[in-house]
Amino acid sequence: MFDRGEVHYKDFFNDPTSTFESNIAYTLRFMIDAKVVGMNWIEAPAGKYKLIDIKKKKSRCQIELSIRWDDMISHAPDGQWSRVAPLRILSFDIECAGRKGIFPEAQVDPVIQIANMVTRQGESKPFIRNVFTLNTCANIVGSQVLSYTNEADMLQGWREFVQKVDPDVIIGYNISNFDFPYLLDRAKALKASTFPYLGRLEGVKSVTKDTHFSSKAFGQRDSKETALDGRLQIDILQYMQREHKLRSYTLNSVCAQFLGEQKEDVHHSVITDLQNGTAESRRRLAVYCLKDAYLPQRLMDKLMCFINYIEMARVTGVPFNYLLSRGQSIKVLSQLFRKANDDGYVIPALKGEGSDEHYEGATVIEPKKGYYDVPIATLDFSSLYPSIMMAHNLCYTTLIEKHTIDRLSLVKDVDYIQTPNNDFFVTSKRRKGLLPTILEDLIAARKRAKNDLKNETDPFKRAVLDGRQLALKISANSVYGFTGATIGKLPCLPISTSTTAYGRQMIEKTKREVEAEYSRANGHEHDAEVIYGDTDSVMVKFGPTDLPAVMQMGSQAAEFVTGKFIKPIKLEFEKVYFPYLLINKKRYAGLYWTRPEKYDKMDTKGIETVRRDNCRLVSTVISTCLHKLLVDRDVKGAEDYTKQVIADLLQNKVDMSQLVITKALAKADYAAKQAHVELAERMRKRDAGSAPALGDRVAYVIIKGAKDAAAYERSEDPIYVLENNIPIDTKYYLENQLSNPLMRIFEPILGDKASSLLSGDHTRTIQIATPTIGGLMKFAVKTTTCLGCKTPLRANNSVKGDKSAICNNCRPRTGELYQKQVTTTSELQVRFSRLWTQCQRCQGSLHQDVLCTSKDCPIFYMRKKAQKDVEDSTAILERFDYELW
DNA sequence: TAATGGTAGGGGAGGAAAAGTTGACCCTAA
DNA sequence: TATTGTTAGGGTCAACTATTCCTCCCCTAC
Repeated sequence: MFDRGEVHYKDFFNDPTSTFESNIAYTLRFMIDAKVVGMNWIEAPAGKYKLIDIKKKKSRCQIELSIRWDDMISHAPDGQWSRVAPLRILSFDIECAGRKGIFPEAQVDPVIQIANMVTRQGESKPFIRNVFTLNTCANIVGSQVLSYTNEADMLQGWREFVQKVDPDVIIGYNISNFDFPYLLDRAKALKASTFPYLGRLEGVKSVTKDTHFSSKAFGQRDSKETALDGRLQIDILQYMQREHKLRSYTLNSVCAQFLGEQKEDVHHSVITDLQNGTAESRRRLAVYCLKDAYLPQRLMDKLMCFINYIEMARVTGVPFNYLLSRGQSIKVLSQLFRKANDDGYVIPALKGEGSDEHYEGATVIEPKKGYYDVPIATLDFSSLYPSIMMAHNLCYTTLIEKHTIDRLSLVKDVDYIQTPNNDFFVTSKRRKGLLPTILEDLIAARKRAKNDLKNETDPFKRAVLDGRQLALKISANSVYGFTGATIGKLPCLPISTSTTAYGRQMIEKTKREVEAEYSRANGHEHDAEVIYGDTDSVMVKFGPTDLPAVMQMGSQAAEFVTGKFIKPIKLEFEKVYFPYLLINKKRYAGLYWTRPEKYDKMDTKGIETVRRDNCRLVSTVISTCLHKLLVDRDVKGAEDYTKQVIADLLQNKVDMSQLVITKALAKADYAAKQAHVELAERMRKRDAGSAPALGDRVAYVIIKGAKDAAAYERSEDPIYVLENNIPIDTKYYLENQLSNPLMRIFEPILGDKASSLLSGDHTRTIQIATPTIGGLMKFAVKTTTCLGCKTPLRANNSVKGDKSAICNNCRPRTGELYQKQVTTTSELQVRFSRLWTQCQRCQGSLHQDVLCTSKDCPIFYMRKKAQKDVEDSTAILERFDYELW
């Protein structure tokens, strides 16, 4: 009955009985009843509480008191109560000494360093920076070094540090799935039994639980959870995965993206060597570790993760930790419960089974594809679904059945309405629905927040307000999805299907009205044409070629059409695309103008530049071409650029980081064979610990292989390719990655001429050594050829067979060829040392070896390749040693 | 190793290659 | 075991299917 934090009154009854409000967790139930929302202020009024005697305290809190639940005052987070407390935030990172080629395992591999940064919320710099190290470590300016000779003592020392600092929030990168579980497992392996008490409750052990999260929107993910009573946790990795769509989620890549800087990425196998070195090499490691502890804090500050989540918790009313651990629907449910209880409703405990059937969604108007060199106005309904629900009073509480209408002899369009989906809802005259009220409140609150934002000058308060308006917008938009979630706590398909049905009608009507009003028949110079539209927007070609005229017509049309709909439905003129390249449904690009003087930006939707499942080369090429075509209006330039890129690609001049493709490992069991899935499996066999897990993005390149081998047989880990010098299948990148996207953007502009882009002289390439992996080639002996004439070198035509440099025929040219090789080699060496220095700068020292192996850094690939080139070139040079001069 | 009828062309079998079709999958638009 | 916002739609790849093309071989006419 009281299992898992929910009360199931159902157990009181023998028969299946429907109950109300019984399927809700204690925490949330309490918060709703006490009108407490996540992260708000609570006042214990003088005289209403009792301080707990210091000897009887159950927690490590400074103040412990008891109070009746209805004596405490919960302050709504407005005005002075919207401030954020100066909470202490601990950001930390650990390093482990793994074995070569194996990901660290807590049973075997020690924790060697733990770096910590402690910051007060609202301050810009940490007030504590320290690092716990196993074995000695040379001094680090600005940071305290705490060295231990025994690992268990170090862990114990860290635990005491945590209890002393007593952080309210603990953050880090991947701490949930790695650092916390590893520390706890390691302590167990070392039998450090006093270690796992990291929370604020006395005597409550911190344990790691395995959790699984799966939703259609976020995908599936296995993760771990270590509850620390009284301390919030934000794993910045999890935050990033939820809130930002990125190609890669490594700390390095995320920092490059948001902080504009790279960090050293030291491979876990190198860490052990540094640990086993000197106090100086351990200092090196500690500096690295400290940086990794600081970066999550900086990311959090820069992206305002904490503030935005605080506001989200306040707006939706859920506990803070739900935001990272639970889905979207709990937030809507929390708001619904609160509003329902205020208005005297109780909510039935339903259990949606979910169904395989999809209901009909929005209309996408068949696009009139092509390149438009005239301004195209865009009209959109603002918050379409919320405004439909408000306009037509769609709610759980207003839905009625036919027989009720008959029984009460209700009058259509006065007492009730019939939706295009043939559901019935009473009008707001009869009863105002809960959902419309919630939506109105959310939208009004957002308007207030935006207004306050305009008048606020304090940057900190501005951040809070901005976070709030964002949270309110997201909340309003998720109400519709909640009603349509058949596997949810309160599905109601009549609401969602009626909403989409109204939406479909509205976009059709908008198209009709605009085309009818702006026509020659109606005295206009041109017939307006709706060339595309999706869900809540129409793209209109009004006809005129000058921007201000089209903008004028756009805003007029928006006002005109708005007048034809019920309040608060509003069609807005937002922008003009000029020029506009319409490729397909959900795929277009154009210059985005909101004022006639200057375009705001280049906007691309759905095409390769905004997708994460192709390689960077494709997205940069397409984006550069679009820029040349739309902004510079330089078709020739775009063609030349494309040809140059193709030529570079085929000659292996394109850097490998540009060719890495990433795809999410979205599920555990795949029916079809796919490149990223097969590679993940192969990597798991090489080293299970470091292989991609469920939900991770797998990075791969396509390598050369047998002629008819499928792509999934030729996918490989970029690092592995680099280390083993495996040739890349550039032809695949041309034919399977570049060609179609290029054709799609060039064809509407060039017509049939477009195909010449892919077949000109620039595609002719020098044949580069064929692959050596697999097949018969594995057994073939690679022959060396003469540097002068490429003749295979054998004992009978040269001085020293395949160890020589040239054949006897080319002997007269020895000097010239040698000189050429010397030049090449030294050029390559210069290039390599430039890259090397660049990496040294990045790691912050010009006197130390470069350790970085960041898969996300283009310099890393270039450096590795340059290194290989130097080695190869030197090897060739050495062949001259055998030559007779 | 020795002995042998040649050429042209139709037609079918068998297999390879090219061309559609379908479904799984990923990701994005709204 | 409890939990998981929606549908529409483009595009890629693998796997399958039906079609076309090519080659080989047999046979016959001459």
